[in-house]
Amino acid sequence: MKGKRTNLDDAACAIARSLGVIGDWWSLLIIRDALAGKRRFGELQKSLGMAKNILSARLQKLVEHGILATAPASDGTAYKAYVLTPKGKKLYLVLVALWQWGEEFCFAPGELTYDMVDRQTQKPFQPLELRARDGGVRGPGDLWALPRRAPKARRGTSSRR
Amino acid sequence: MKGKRTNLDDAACAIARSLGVIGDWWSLLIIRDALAGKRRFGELQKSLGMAKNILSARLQKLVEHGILATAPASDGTAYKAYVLTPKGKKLYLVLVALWQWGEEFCFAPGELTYDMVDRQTQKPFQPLELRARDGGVRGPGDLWALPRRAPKARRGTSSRR
DNA sequence: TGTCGATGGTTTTAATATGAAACCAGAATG
DNA sequence: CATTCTGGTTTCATATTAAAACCATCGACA
Repeated sequence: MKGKRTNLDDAACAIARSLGVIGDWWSLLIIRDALAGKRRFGELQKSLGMAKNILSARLQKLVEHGILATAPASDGTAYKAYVLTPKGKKLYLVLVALWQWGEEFCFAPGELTYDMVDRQTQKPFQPLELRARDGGVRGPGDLWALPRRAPKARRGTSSRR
Repeated sequence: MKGKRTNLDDAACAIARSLGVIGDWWSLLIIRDALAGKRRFGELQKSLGMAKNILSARLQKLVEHGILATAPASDGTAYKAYVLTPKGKKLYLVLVALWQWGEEFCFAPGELTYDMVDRQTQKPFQPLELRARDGGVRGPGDLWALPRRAPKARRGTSSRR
């Protein structure tokens, strides 16, 4: 269609699919705040400083995608809380990767006012590392997308010529 | 302003800043393709299937932000190529995190047609791990944002009451 | 128990961003 | 020198966004 954002939901690439779900301006920030313990609509809205209608739409989408779930508020009131599902929590590695990159490249010296630290030790984390199965560290040039064999292939169906 | 996307460029949070730069529908996909070796405008446009004006705008933004740079095409023609800078290449960890998450949560069984593998061994990578400085593995609940002390503090300037 | 403010949204409106297609200039090719 | 290919820009219709106004329900409290 014309002004409609292209739908990435059934791309073959896993990156594209992920972005189809959480690849907009706000979703990852909502997840960041949820991970930091913010659960209520108003809390999120104030912390993020975003328009309420947009927050509402995003929360709905994240719930639909099983990243957030609604639960009764923990303080006994009838209001509801938004909590991360296991699927949502697993996005923390994306957040860490973004944090480490942003920290390195998006701040002038001295401008950074927050560090991301381990809650227990209050010390920074190690930089993430990509490791091959043999344990060796790999870099940006080592990524490769390998097509899978046709999955339904049984005896006698394999490519022959 | 009214219909304008809120500017995240000077947020205090590193995640927000990162998203301000590469947090839109297309940027990370462009970077993925660039990492896969695609360098020419047409190549990118065909591979991504996106509108040319949007690609043009995104490339411009990525160049402005120092993630891509333009270079003369390698085949001797007068056309230009878009290549990742070191800053851009370092986004590979974000891509890997998104890939691993998407692979796990965004595909029906058997639907996945590509694996992300180590170029040399053609075998999958290990899942990324978040490690504290002591080497221990940490999870989503261990993230913490620690405010930095005021940086300019010298002798005698410290908080006293 | 009735009122009043807080909470959690939805609706409306104005502005901007997106996508598709048409258009165009310069480079390559013959 | 003509023709096609490449790399865009322009135009237009539509979608998405942000801000503000609005509104229903909940909670606190007199």
